[in-house]
Amino acid sequence: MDGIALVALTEEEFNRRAPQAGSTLYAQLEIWKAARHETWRPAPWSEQEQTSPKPAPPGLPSADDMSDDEDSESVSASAAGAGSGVSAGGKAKSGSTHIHLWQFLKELLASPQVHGSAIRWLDRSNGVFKIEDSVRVARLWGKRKNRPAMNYDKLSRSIRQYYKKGIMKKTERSQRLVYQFCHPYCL
DNA sequence: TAGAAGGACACGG
DNA sequence: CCGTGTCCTTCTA
Repeated sequence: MDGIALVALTEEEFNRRAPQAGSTLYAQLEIWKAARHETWRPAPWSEQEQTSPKPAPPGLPSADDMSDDEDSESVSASAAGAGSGVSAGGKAKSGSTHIHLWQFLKELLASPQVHGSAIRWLDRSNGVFKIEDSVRVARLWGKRKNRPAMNYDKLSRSIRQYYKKGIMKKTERSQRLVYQFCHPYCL
């Protein structure tokens, strides 16, 4: 299967081909789709280029916190590629059902020019990252989940649950605000 | 003092 | 039922 066909697969089709990992793989594909037009060189399989102007460079010298509203992440790539319309209903649900915290963190990590001052990779190949601004990351997470009372204490508790689940692991010599993804999740 | 670790329970899709 | 969200205690840099 080539990239065009892969990108056209629905979550249900992923689950059919890989019942134990379909949702995870599909969620990862969504992250790549969302991060496709970044500082990365456009991959040879990316066809459509958005000529939309960039919103604005990260405004550093702002005294108070700015009202950052960058939600428009509807990856509705309605690809008319491989004829595999197994999805019956046709509900154009943008994105996955409910984003998981680890997916959200990777989403932020995929846009360093937007969130690099809040969260960034320390060792990308090993999945090590650092939260530079815990308040801001927690606020963004709360906004995404519609949880106004979210804070870093609660967010970090959820991250710690990932240790038992094998999604993240403790770094060798632990530093504050530094976490590490486990193997498939850091890709 | 902020964060790390993790138990306990609530909640909601 | 699972993935948190919430709250709390204890420990540590």
